[in-house]
Amino acid sequence: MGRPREFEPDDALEAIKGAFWRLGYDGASMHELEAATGLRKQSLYREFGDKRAMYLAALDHYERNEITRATAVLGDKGSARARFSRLFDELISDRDIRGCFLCNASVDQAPLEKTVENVVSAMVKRWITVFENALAASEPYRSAPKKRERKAAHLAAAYMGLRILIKARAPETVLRNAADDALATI
Amino acid sequence: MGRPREFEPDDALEAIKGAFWRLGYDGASMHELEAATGLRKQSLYREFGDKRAMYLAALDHYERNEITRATAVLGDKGSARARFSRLFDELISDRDIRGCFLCNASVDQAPLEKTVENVVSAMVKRWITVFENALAASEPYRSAPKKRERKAAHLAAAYMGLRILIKARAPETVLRNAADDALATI
DNA sequence: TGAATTCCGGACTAATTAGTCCGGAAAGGT
DNA sequence: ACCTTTCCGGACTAATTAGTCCGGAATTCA
Repeated sequence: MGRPREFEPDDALEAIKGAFWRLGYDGASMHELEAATGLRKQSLYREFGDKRAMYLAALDHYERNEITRATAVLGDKGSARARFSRLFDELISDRDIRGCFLCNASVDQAPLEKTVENVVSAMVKRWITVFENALAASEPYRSAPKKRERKAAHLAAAYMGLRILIKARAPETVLRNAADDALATI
Repeated sequence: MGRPREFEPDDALEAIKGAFWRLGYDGASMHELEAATGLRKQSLYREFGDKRAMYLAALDHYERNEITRATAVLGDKGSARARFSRLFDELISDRDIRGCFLCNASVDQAPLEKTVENVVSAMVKRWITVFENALAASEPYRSAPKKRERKAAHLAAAYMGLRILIKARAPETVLRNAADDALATI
């Protein structure tokens, strides 16, 4: 009963995520979040709690989104190298200046908030697992767990580094070189 | 003439850099900077201008410091792989939770301040040049500029990624694996 | 001694911020 | 009709922030 909500919570969360992703926690004021969502702050507070809860919800939304996307790309047919190539190529052609929201959070809020620190740490571990699973679909990584772990860690570092380089506006040739040379080792 | 300054500007800058590095631009309030330096804000303002100037000075100080450190480590004798091994090993054994100040700045302030964005972008380019020069001291990279550029970009991405992983508290085995597998490709 | 500068401590401004509260209107269900 | 909830707009609080200013003491040089 009562008047029904007039917005889709997931749309709002998507918009909130966008604002935090682009501007960081402090950079995205409540005023900005209102503008991004098109909602009044009371609606936001009623829906999500306080600003910190919005940030954590945004982080969670990001992870779910990003992991399903990456899993899809990495799960296609083809050699391990071909599949990771698709992931890295997408990264470079998108050139998303917002960077990796997860990395941003580790810089932005993790040092100031224990909760965020733990969430970020757990997300990174899961992210590496996604890479391991993707490698495990092809030989020689399927039957060589040591090799698989090593390569997954290496690719994770390269991936994060690439996103930082993109954010720092490194020249495109640098991005291509970094991706190609890392991919060639798969 | 007049009463002489009672602090060493470089010591103050070092302390300021530490605060920004650890806490970010917004996280490090002027109050915090006073505590970190042991100076009153008037002394800080007189010496550096405003807070933004302090941040830029800190970034500059970081780059000079970091580049000379890295150049020293990478400039020692030995194969290219041995020299980069020292750099990466140092990284992992230090496990500096503050991460890479340059990367932090690209997340923290670059999206909000054009000046910082440009500074960060220029610094990253110089950083990659340092890696290229280090490679150029050994074969086959001395006589193969293409290979050199590729590997330098790759190592820069791996280096930045490693620092992110450290900041995100990835397990030590992940760090070791990422470093080892990247280094093995040199 | 006098001029110039720094240091200290605190008062002060002006702006921004997260978060709360209120009152009235609108939109449901019963 | 009645109750409940949401929406809107704006007022409001309380805290924090960067940055300025003042007054008095200290320290140098000329």
